[in-house]
Amino acid sequence: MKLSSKYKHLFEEALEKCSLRPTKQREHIFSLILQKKDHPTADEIFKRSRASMPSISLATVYNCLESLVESGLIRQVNFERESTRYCPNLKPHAHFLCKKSGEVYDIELSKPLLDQITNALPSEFIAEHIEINFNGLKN
Amino acid sequence: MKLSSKYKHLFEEALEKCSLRPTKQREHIFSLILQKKDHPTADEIFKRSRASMPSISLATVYNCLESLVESGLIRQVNFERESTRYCPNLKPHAHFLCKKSGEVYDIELSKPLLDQITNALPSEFIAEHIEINFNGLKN
DNA sequence: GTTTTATTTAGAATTATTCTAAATACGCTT
DNA sequence: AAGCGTATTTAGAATAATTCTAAATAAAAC
Repeated sequence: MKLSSKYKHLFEEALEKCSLRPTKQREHIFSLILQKKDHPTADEIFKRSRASMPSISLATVYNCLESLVESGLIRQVNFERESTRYCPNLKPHAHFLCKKSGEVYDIELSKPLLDQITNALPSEFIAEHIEINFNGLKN
Repeated sequence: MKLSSKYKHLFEEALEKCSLRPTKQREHIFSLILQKKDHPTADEIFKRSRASMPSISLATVYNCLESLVESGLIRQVNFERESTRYCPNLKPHAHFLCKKSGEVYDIELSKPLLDQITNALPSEFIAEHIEINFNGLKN
């Protein structure tokens, strides 16, 4: 579970910008999320982490995920009342949750479409963040 | 807390379609949500309900809200990890959560724009539901 | 009206997440 | 490299929102 030097730099700089320290645990969790490009919950990440870092605690997993989100290295995905999931894809995109399999898929959105969506907001609204979530069935 | 005859019909038919019974509690909660067109949480609805129906329980509020959502009379709105909110506006629209005031606003979306968003899905995805949530600041 | 079935109710249980306070690690200064 | 201040980790307790359970009640069908 080590970051390639490319991601190592990204990792250190992103944390630096938020005055957060590049700890073993944060790196470990970041590398786990990058490795398997799915949308794990905190608890899944906790379980995966323990394989290679048995001493890590669940609270640390939550703390690290929070730091990684804050520094922009990963993003959160929320579906209804389910556990928060985490996503390493930083390109703007939407998510699709398949009701049958429970799996989450990234849905690419073109820049012009995203701009159109943001422009649907009346001018008194300043958006910091958009979340677009579909759910249904995938064949 | 009574429904106008127009809504009373809507209410009864919508529940009927799902083989759900039009109970006092369901009607009461539906009327409360229609009355004050905001985006209350289950707990807020519970508090409001007790003013005119002191015997209602929180579990019933949850049950009724579930039935009303199921029958399509109201919809759910989820922002990050916050409590689920409920919305009486059934026209397709997005939501905006103001970070400062905590208030939620309906954002109208044109039909063509919504179609474009749905069309962004590759054909193997069959969407049942889209949720579009902004957050940021409102002046 | 009686029976069947759905709903309500209060309280307990569950789940995801956050908090707390002590122990440890980081990174800077010397 | 030793010491120091601050950030982070840790385990476990605490919290918040929601769901579950089982008995009591209400609605609909007969």
